[in-house]
Amino acid sequence: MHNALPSLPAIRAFEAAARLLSFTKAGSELGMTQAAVSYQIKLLEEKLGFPLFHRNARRIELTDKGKQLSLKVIDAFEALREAFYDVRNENDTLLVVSSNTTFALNWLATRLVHFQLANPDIAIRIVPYGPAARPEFLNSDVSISACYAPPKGWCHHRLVDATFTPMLSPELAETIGGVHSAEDILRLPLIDPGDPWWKIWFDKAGIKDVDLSNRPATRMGSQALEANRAIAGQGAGILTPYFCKHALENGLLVQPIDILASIDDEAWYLSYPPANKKSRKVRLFRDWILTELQKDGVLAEQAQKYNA
Amino acid sequence: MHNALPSLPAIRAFEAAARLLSFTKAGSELGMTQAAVSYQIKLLEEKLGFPLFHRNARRIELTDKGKQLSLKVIDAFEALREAFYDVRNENDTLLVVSSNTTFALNWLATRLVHFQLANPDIAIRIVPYGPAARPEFLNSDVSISACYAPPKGWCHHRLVDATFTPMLSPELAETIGGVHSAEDILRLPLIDPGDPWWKIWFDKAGIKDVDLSNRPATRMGSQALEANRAIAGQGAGILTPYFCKHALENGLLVQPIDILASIDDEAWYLSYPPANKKSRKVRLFRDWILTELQKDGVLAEQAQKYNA
DNA sequence: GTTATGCATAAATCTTCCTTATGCATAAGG
DNA sequence: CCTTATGCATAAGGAAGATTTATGCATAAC
Repeated sequence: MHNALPSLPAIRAFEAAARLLSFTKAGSELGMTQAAVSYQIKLLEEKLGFPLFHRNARRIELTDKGKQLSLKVIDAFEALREAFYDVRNENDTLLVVSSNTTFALNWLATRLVHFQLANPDIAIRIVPYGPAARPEFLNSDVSISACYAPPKGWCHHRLVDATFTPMLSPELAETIGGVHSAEDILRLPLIDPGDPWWKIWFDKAGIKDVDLSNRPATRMGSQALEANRAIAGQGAGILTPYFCKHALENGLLVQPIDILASIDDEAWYLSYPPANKKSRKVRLFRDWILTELQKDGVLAEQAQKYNA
Repeated sequence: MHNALPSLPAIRAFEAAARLLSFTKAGSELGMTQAAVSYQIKLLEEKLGFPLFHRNARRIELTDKGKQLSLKVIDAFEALREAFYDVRNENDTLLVVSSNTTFALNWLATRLVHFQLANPDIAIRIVPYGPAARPEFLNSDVSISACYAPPKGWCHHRLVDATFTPMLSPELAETIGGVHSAEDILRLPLIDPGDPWWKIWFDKAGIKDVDLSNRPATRMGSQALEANRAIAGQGAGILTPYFCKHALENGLLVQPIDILASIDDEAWYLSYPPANKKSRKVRLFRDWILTELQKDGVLAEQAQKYNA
């Protein structure tokens, strides 16, 4: 079919020179010297096998073929510029954050407004996702994922360590005369007995090999739901205290036992593809979220360990 | 207005990869390795600040923004390819030869058909031009110019040395009982007394400071016209024997005196801009014309001295 | 005539792009 | 289920090519 294009730097130089009808101006537009433009155009002419410009004393003009070529080439470059302009612009003003549901509901929902006030030029779209989804397929600019490490090669910040402990409504605790030990928990319904966190927590609390009916794990993606059911008194949930802060402070939930469990490397992560490292909106969002968490004193120690 | 474009090799790699949905295939289309494509696209993504492809295990797919961008970029490149394809193709099959009138009428007219038979794929357009025109403004692929050196920097071949001597019709010579000496010429009308060649020839013939009425010089551009007037018996012309060969052989003209004059560097030149050096049609035409002149034994000694 | 402008050219440098070599993950095939 | 093949990522080294600097030249402007 069509042959390969000649050298692209040469085409670019030609485009600018044809448009401006001056090698000097073309050079300055392209951020290079007049000599470089002259050289590139000479190369292109030799490649094509015919001259593109007439060299007059103090001005150049296009040859017939140069004119013919320039019309289309200038159009094509205009289209390219427009394409990149569009995609860059749209990109600068819209930040798409994919976030696992728990974090979106318990954290972003209440604080995002502060980021938006501080950065009125950036519009935000939150894409919540459950535990099954994978960040790399969400077409988002940054992603907040739960528990597991972010995709290979992505820049990531560990945000909040995934600690967990049973939580329940004070009313439910009262039904058994208060919860005073880990054993007491077992006398109550568990909201998601299949959640592996239960086993780990009971283990740490000294109750080995606790027998829990083996329902499918739903994990942190649904922690928000779990919390609501706990508040409603449907049972004890295994939850992360930081994300129940509000309910704890208002007496909707209590944390009966002072034992926190965790799993190495399980945490909430903020992550983004390396390509987004230099993106303004991404940097702003990243820095904002890290600062907020630091203020709360919950920022994971390894937060700063990311590919920068 | 619009910002500068990102690196063009990167855009090219993206275009091919987006079209073929494969870095490997893109690399092979562009004549480079898969690694190079991967690298270029990574650069582009970092420059833009967002990813263009999702990297799946064994296939890639475009992100939303990648898709959006690729549609326009592919179009723009298609336009570029078409532009170059058109201008190259048109160019390969049409050879525009600008030639000064003398050479066009006396030489090309009769022999060009041989070139065309030998190269049926090349169409020829002859643009004759008078002494006032300058080859560099004729939009021709090659130029045949008379007398003066070709434009600076152009590749050139000296074809035929500009030798000259008086010529006239046998009938006109008879009117004064035959022309036997240079002085006899002065007894006849001169077709273009202003032509400086006359002075030079008379000088060489031993007649210094000949007095010729000072009419404007018309020079070789009109040698064809001059020859015709000489054949018609209107006077003696100062002409180049090689270009009157036919008339001499048929007795339409005679060269009465055996003195040939010339001026250093005055000759017919074939020339073309350096850009055309590698053009097939230009090389074919150049080689053909040099061969033909060599067969005739009139090829100037310095013919091979050109910028190659 | 003098100056200033704009393009051409050559040499040297330096950037950038590309290749080679390798690793890694996954899909395919036995 | 294990092996093989495919496709992309990455790092280091190298080669090609682009760019700058310095200069020349021609002509238009003053």
